[in-house]
Amino acid sequence: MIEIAAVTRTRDGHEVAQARSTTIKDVAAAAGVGIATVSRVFSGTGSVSAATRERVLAAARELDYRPSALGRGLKLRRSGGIGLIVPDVTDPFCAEVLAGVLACARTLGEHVIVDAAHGDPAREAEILDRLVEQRVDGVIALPAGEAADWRAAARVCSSVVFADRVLPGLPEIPSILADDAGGVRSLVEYLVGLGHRRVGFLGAAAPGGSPGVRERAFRGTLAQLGVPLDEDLVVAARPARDAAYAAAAGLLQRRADVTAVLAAGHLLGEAAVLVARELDLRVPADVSIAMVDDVAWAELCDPPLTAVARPARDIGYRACELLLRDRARRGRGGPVLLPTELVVRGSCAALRVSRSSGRSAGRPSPRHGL
Amino acid sequence: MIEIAAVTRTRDGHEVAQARSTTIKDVAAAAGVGIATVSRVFSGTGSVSAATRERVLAAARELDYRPSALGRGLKLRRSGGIGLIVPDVTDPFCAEVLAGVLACARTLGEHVIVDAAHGDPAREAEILDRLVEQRVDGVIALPAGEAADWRAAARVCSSVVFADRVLPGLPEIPSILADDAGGVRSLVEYLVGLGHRRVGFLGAAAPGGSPGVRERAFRGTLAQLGVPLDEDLVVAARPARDAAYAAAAGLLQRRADVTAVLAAGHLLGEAAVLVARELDLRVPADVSIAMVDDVAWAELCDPPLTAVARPARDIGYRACELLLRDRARRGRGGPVLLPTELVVRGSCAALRVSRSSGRSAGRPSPRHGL
DNA sequence: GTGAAAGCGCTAACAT
DNA sequence: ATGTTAGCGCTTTCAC
Repeated sequence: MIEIAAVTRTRDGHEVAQARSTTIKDVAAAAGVGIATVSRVFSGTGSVSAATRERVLAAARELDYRPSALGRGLKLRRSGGIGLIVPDVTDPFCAEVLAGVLACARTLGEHVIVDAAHGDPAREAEILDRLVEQRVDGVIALPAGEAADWRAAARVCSSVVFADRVLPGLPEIPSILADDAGGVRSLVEYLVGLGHRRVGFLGAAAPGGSPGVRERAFRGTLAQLGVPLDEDLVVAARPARDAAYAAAAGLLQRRADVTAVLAAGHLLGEAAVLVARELDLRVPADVSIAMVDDVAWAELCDPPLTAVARPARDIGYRACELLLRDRARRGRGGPVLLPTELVVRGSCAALRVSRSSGRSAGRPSPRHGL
Repeated sequence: MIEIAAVTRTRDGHEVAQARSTTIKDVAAAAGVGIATVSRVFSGTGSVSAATRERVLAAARELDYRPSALGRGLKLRRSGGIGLIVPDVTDPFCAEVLAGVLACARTLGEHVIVDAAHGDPAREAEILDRLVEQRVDGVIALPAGEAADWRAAARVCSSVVFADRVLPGLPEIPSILADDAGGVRSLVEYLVGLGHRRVGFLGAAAPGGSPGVRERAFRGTLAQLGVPLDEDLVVAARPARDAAYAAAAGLLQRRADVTAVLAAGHLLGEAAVLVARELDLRVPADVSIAMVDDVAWAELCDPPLTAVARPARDIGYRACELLLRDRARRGRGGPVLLPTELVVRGSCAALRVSRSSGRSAGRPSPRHGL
């Protein structure tokens, strides 16, 4: 039942009925009990006789009563929800993390406030601020920048868990990560095993400008395998489509002698595929391409792309679990590393000593035609 | 400043410091003013002298004060957030809608609670319930089912706007839709214009089993163009990868004579591409493929897929706008239709009378080899 | 087992 | 311009 508390007339002469939603008080009155009893029934605390419980439930149903999370939250000083900050919800990896968080939050009865920072530290801080105002029970983030903000946040209010990536200088914040180094290593080993020696690396430019785990793993594995590395085979791009494309084009045009490209992310992989097509390079006959992140289109590509699958959904799920369930265990033993998996498809071929299309192993011949 | 209110020892002997966060009261005391003044400073209501405002702000900064949305929400009887219910956050279309909603909500200072119903009406109702408990200012949904739940929700609490799709029998709920009928029509006209006469239709099975806008548009346009339609060229699949694949395989194997496939969604398009590859059908030489929804991989495909782009982000943005900004204008004039755009790429070819690979125009020859 | 009462942190009259 | 006060809807002692 809806009770009309007031009918106000707005400026444009439109009538608006303001329905006061039924409260615990109404239910108590209707059931002939005290409000405490109603509270006990709905919050599951304390004990109520089966008879009264039934009466209360009936009254509540009759009045269409919904307990207000606002009232409860104020009393309990927590909202019953968590916050998730990602760079971009339309990124398939982020979306998968979100799905994992949602799945876990659901089992724990929490809701999830999501927002996208788009790599902007200021925006990220803003979102974080708002989440604190909302008194979320915790926040999960794929952080973009500004360790200071996060340090403050972790101190002042709720708990924080990083997912997929960490910020330098914040070891006290627990994190769930994919074993990116392992993933890149397996990719490099695979390519080198196929005979490739001049492998281009398309990496993401870290905010700080430091190499990043993936690049370090690339260099490290190559060194370990005794493959010398030309410095200009390593390229870093901002995490945006245009930048990725530019980086891929630059690499493949400048170094016509690369026989394989390792893209350290799906955006970079996409760029590599597009550029190769534009330059009329056959994959894998002319260049082999492999990437980190086994997104949906990897299989739709022609040829399907070899990739390292990172457990995005698990990352989200476990981050949420860590945040809400294992509060005690948190922070012990450093970041949690989840394994990756090499998915071999058709985009990488064994290197033959001499190949067609003029891409001989000798000196680089600059390419044109983009 | 953080004040330690209590130090409790948990069962596992772990000490936990409970910091009582600073409230409006603390700030008032520190600034030597009444709490109402502090409230006025932070809520922007009423008037405060510049001097006191400064004092308050300074005190707040000193104490690291964050206004509690819980307290404010209780008083205002609204949370300052909205809910978004999608079938699946990892679906690129849904993700894009979400991005649009986030963008708009941000400009209006609202946060967004997201959840995925996975096409399950019961789950959807559950989520809706929770959102009502949270006292969200409104709900945007890509609804799955159960008109009754939605009718109740729209009545009892906050306002509802449907996005991308509607539920039969709920004309009173405003909606923002893509012009799917127009999109399908342009696709059919394009294919028929290329000379195709036996066009297969891969559609989504509607919950109710009714044809759906896309299928009706398909049939209608064909009829309008005077192209007869074999009933078994029209296939409906549940919105899941396996079902889509099965449907596509069934269609292409059963009807070796189809010269073009219109996939009414990106999942179905994906299935068509995969099945065509599995059956060794060259695209577009043997079959032309076109789909609704211009997702990212359409361009990465080889050949790139012709598709109808639907303005997912706009849909989200405008749904949010309609929900929060244009409350008054809402519901007038029925659903808002946003235009689609045909993006022609390389996956459809003009039909020649006789083609290679034994796919003659004559009687269907059952295919094998999946 | 149940009720009365005291807040949780905030805003909005209403006074001054 | 600013302080006082009364709740918003709920949980939780504390009596009974």
